[in-house]
Amino acid sequence: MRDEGWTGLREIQDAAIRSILGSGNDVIIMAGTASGKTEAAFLPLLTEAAEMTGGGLRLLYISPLKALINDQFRRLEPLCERLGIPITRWHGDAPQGPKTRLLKTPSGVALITPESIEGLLLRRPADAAKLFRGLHGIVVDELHAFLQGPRGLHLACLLRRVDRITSGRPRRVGLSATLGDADAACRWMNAVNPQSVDVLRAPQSGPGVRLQIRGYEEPPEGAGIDEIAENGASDALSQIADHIFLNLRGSNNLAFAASRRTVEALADRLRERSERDNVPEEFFPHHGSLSKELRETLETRLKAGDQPTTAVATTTLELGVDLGSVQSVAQVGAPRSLSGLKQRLGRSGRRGTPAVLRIYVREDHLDPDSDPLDKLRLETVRAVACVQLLQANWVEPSTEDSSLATVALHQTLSLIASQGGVRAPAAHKLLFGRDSYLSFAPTDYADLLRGAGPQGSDLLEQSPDGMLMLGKAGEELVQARDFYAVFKTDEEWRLVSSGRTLGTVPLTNVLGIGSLVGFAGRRWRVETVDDRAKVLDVIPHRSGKLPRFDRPANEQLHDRVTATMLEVLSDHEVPAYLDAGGKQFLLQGRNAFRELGLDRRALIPAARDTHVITWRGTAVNSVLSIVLMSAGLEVAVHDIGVTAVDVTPDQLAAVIHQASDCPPMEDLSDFVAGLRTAKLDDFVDESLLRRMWAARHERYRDDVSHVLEGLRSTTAML
DNA sequence: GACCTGCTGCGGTTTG
Repeated sequence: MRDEGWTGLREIQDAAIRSILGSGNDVIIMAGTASGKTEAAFLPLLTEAAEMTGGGLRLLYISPLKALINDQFRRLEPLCERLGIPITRWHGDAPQGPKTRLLKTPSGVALITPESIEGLLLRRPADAAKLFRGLHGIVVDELHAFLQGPRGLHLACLLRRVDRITSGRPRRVGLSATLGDADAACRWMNAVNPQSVDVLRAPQSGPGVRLQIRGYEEPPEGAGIDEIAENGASDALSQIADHIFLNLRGSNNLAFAASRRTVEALADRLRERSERDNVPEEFFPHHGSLSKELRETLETRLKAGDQPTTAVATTTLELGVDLGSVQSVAQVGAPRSLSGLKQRLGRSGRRGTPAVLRIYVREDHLDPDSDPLDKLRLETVRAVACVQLLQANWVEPSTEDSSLATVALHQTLSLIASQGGVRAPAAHKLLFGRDSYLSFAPTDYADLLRGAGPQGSDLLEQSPDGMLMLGKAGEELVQARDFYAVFKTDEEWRLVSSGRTLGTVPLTNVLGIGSLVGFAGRRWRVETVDDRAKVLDVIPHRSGKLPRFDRPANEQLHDRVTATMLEVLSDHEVPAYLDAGGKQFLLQGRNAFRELGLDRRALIPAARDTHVITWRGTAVNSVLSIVLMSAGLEVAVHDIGVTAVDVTPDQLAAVIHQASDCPPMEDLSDFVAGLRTAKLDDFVDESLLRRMWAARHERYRDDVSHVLEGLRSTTAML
């Protein structure tokens, strides 16, 4: 290691070496960027591997990104070479020659993606068996990326299938910068005995975070280009761009925004500004629609560190290759989750100096008839709430994923294809046995298989002796190149009104008949939902123009974030980290909170609608919206509650007083539409999907009952 | 109205 200029082992590396060499336990190593956690895992694992006799692949390193595999390959290759251990990259773009050689004589280390493991198990089971037989350890990088979403369920299944090939269960080592929910991570690593997992945390490095929240107000609505030019005013994003230009230019930084559109708009304003001042360009956009070449050029430039560079990015830069030393992180728009915020902060790895975080908040211009939700200055309030939760070191726990049925079906198809056939009880035991991370009741599994059989979506057939086989549709599905990944790529829903196609929208959340969606500057009421054809039949809604509060749906808010927002509004202290604009927004929000009487009222009239303010997170609000829809109302969900359309508070109070507690989720699930959101859900029995939705949401039933009870007690006084 | 992630095997030809 001295060759790399290291003087000694860092604390986390010392701990990892002792933990890995000292016991056979699974290990999680939590440490920030550039902390040397890859080496911390590999040094002891390679030491053990070097001592093993006979051939065979010893270590499998799994990454969610191809780019990360290439990066780690460059770092590990010299180390492996010195130890005389071969190392092979294995992903779709990796060179074929070394892969072929590895299959011929398996040895050393392989760096691979989950999808490529799937490819091996599915298409070349004999090669896979030969490759994995002597496996000694499995390293999962960016572990937190696998703790939510279908890909984590998928990888958990793949590792069980690999374990079945090997003689002993290979030891697992997980690497992660931030793990909000360490318990969930331990369960994922080792479902049989999660408490046996050694969790190693690097000591909190550096002197903490220096942060600021800056507030910017949009010009009055309807202020056209002329007026803006006349008053010398500009929109909030331009002012934010100016501040970023003046303060971030000359160093390396990361600026995050929630949408590709905002990223492009901000990068464009920064480019304009650089041209105007006749200075070299150093602000560049980075998001999923940009070519790999453009993105890589930017990443390389950041890492090289010889030209000042600021990347303006979506979540693309949250994961992945080491970006080198970064002076500050800018966040345009208040954060929505602490896990995201921490992830972004963690990307600014700079030893010895405090991390710098600037949160830029935009609020609308207010006039007397502004919507009450706008008057509350919720962006600013959410930014303050997130900073408080950051200081309290809280992170969202992971939630149950809605793609379990899809993953179960996917893995069943893969098992059948790789083995030529499988019996249902054996498949169930392999995928959902007592020691599996995934659980699926045998009766539900039977329904899943039946729904995919000849009477259902026709993917599966059963031979007379009970063996499950692929049907024709199943063969086609498994043959497709698209099969390897279990996650769905963006799908557009067609919005149709009276037979006329209005356009397409990407839609990820479930909704119900009576949901209101905004499109092309108007509001539309959902009449029917065709899950399979992906068509939403809508009619123009009476309320016509889009109200200001109808913001695009976004990452879900957790209960604790909205509860903290309520605390921030009820409080009197003004945090010093707010700039003048931010302070003003916070005071305005608190004034509105008092004037609206939100400390004792929850139903707030807004034009012809009524806002129900619950101060609960997205999950509770969506269930509440379904309860109200099932009572015949038209409802939209917003960040701190729901909005019932075209009813007065009195009318709404009457409905709420008639409603008893929250109905059983089983009953409510009848009113949920658009349930088929995961990749293979089109092939899953609908009543099973409803039951699974109900089971997943059962935990919110008491919360919704509680909200309804609260509403009844506050409206009784009207 | 958000965002992100990955991908075969074979037969033919060309190249070192």
